[in-house]
Amino acid sequence: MLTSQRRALITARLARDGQLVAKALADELGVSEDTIRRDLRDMAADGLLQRVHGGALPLQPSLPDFAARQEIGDDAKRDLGKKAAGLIKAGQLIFLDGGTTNAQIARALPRNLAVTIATHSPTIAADLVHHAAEVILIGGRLYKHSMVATGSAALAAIGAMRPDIFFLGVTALHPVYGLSTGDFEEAAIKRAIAAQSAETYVAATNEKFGTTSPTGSCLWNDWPD
Amino acid sequence: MLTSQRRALITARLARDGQLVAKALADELGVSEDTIRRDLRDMAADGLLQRVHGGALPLQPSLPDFAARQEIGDDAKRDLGKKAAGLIKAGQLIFLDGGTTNAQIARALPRNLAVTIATHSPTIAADLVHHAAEVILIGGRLYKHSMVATGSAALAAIGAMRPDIFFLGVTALHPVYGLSTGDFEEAAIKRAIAAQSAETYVAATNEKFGTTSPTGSCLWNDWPD
DNA sequence: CAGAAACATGCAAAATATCGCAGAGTCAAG
DNA sequence: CTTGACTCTGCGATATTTTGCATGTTTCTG
Repeated sequence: MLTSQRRALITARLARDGQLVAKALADELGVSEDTIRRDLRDMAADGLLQRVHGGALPLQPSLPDFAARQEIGDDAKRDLGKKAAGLIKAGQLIFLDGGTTNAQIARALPRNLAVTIATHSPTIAADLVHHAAEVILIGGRLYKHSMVATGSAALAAIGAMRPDIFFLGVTALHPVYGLSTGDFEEAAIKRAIAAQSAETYVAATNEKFGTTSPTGSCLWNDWPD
Repeated sequence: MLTSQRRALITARLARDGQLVAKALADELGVSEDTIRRDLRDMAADGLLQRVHGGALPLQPSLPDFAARQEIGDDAKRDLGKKAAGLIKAGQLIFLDGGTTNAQIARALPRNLAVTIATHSPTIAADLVHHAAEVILIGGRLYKHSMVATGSAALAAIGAMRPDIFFLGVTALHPVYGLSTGDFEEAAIKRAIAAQSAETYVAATNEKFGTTSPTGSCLWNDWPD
């Protein structure tokens, strides 16, 4: 990403969100905080924004529902996404399962990280438009409840790859009943991906713990972390 | 490659990508960075682009990305989408190409219509969440500029189906040069789908008429309507 | 007040830009 | 066909910009 584009993005973000956090943008763009701070300092000197501790504000504070936007993003999930994205290293082949939690991983991925992301979720693929990452879309019959491709076509495509890491999404996670998901066929897909992958991580927020999925299809009964 | 051709390509790339990195283009064309830089310097002096450190930007930052283009609800396109959706009958297998125009077709589709929609565009698949239609997602390597799956995996999946109607998206449409699209591989995919389909319709708004895609890959030189 | 986070500053490495120059190619007049 | 003017291109030397890191300082928070 070019320097001038980054500054244009800062302006756009300020107009859209009414605020900007330096560290968050640094992580998102995959540059150091110093670089963002320098941008903000220079732009403030040019009178393009108002510099504040931790980030920047637009010159004339945008009135729109700042609070509403703030609530949209689930902080816990976003933090989890950021942490999970930290496990990903350049050059790896990553498989991202569907679900909102994994969507946060995709969004938290540094934009310039050179990795290959495979996914059978069209929504996650769409979230990766702005990233440098190569995206491999797995096709198949779309199971709309979870927005993931299923069926034999998906299984065949999965069988042809060996991901380094698989980020598994679950609907429920129980100390006794293990991981479970609502749909039988979806569970089969998840098992297939895990079988191909060197490592499998489960990204789930606390609310999922101790629950079971009513029509649950058991995935595993034990897992490392 | 001739100098004027190179400069025309620079203009085209700026219009398509909204940015241009000098070193990347130098590597791609097999010329030194000096040559590209000289081009950019001269073109900036002629007011054809905005020179920035590392490359160049269009004068008026064109719609930066697909997402932004998506947002712009063009009334003409919406009407076109509605009209095209009217051609679809229950029970058919429809293939939807990528692009904003075809996204409008997806949205205009009656929610309860029992059809099967095949597409290689994750964004179009995502638009069909709330429809009753069965969705077949074609997988492959994601070509992010148009947000469509490409590559051999996509071609293989396409070869296994016989759509009743294919709604083709084009970037340019010219009475002499025919239909064209920006990317060579994308064009190959479009040809493959059309070959499998009983009927192919081109959905395009007036602005596409009489234009050619600068790095155009010709699709056909004649078409019915 | 103490620890953590954010900040400014200086510095070095890398990337990028500019300049001058020479070789290769083009083109038109002789 | 040859010659000379001209343009384009790549290379080397030098300058500028950008970036990340280390260091010390300031600001925030409990």
